Amino acid sequence: MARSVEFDEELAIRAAMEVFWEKGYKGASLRDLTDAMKINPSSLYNTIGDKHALFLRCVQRYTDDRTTYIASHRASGRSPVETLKIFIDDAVTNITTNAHSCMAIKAAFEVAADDIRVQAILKEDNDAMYRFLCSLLTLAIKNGEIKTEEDPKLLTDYLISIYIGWHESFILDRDATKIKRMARFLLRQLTR
Amino acid sequence: MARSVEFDEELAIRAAMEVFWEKGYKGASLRDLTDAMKINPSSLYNTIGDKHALFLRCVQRYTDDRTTYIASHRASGRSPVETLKIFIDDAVTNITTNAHSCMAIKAAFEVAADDIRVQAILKEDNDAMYRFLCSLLTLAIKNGEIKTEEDPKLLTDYLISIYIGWHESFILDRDATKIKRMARFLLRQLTR
DNA sequence: GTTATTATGGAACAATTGATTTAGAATGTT
DNA sequence: AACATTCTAAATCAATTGTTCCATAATAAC
Repeated sequence: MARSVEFDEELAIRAAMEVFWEKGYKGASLRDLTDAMKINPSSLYNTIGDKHALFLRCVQRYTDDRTTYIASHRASGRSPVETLKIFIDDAVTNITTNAHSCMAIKAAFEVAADDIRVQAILKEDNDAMYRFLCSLLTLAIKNGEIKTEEDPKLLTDYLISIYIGWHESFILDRDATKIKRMARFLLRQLTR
Repeated sequence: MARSVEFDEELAIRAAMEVFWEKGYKGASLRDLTDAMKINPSSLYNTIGDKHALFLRCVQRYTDDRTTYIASHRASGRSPVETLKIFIDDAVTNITTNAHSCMAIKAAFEVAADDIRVQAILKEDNDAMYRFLCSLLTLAIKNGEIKTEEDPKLLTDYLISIYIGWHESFILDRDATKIKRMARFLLRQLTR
């Protein structure tokens, strides 16, 4: 009965996500976004909505990718500590090789404090990460891979904090070796 | 020989700092800033410079305040662990009562990655904080207040990371009790 | 093929952005 | 008091912001 949408929404969101990721919410102009998405502003407003709605979709897409990543680790069949090891290795690689820092952290500090919708998406993402790491640690302690009397919940809080701290450290120092050293130490301390 | 400046530059910078602190670099418009500073744009450009120069001054002022704070702790005459205790208490209070999160962290994630001058200011601030905490921990270990075989340098890295992590946690969860609990646990673990 | 419906492209919108200009007011020096 | 200097205020700059409009192109149903 009518004309159908031409562009691939999935691809367009991904492209917009990259722009927001690099430039932040306020730093990304609608022209930046529509250029990267290769669509017209009218198409954007017709299908997705305004800039804020687009941002929500992009943040959601970013966290969805992390959910997928976590799920793939859950299903890997590896031991908890091995999973943790790979997980930390990946984190180090992300931090030290990605051009821009973690989008979730950037969005948290730029907009989440004044935007409950962004906050909600990031909180859910954070909670999922928390549950994942906590289950890993709990299992590892139970099967003896990790010997500690600490509460796995508190260890998880540490892990997440440390992950964020590494990001800031790399922004300020640009010292990949330092991040790697901290990661090695963290792992040694956990599995000692 | 000529007319003298009317406004108090120190006060004006402080006012601008509050605006940048709350809204971020891109989120703060020149009108926001000059309104808060109670000066004309022409006065701003005549004395301080453009928006970016003003931001640098504000970030510097923010970190100068922290330097002063550190110096007051150095001169307090208290024992390392007592100082650390007060320090952590202050951090918790700041995180859980301030309307907006730490300006240095916000600036790090918003602009430091693309702005070496901001990066340099924040790095120096971070290094000063590192030296302070590391000296506290080193002393505390030496005089037996803290019993651990960990390297104080690595403990310091942890402390700084955790501080940043608490900030993000509070943005996402708005749970002051959680921050307090983590702080209590951290202190217990250090002094155990 | 006609028609109804919707997507697209380009131009344009008012509002806001960071920044400047110009005229005049205020100062210290002589 | 006169002067040179420099600060301040108001208006305004061009550029960019997010957003919308309108004409046209494309589709699906009949």
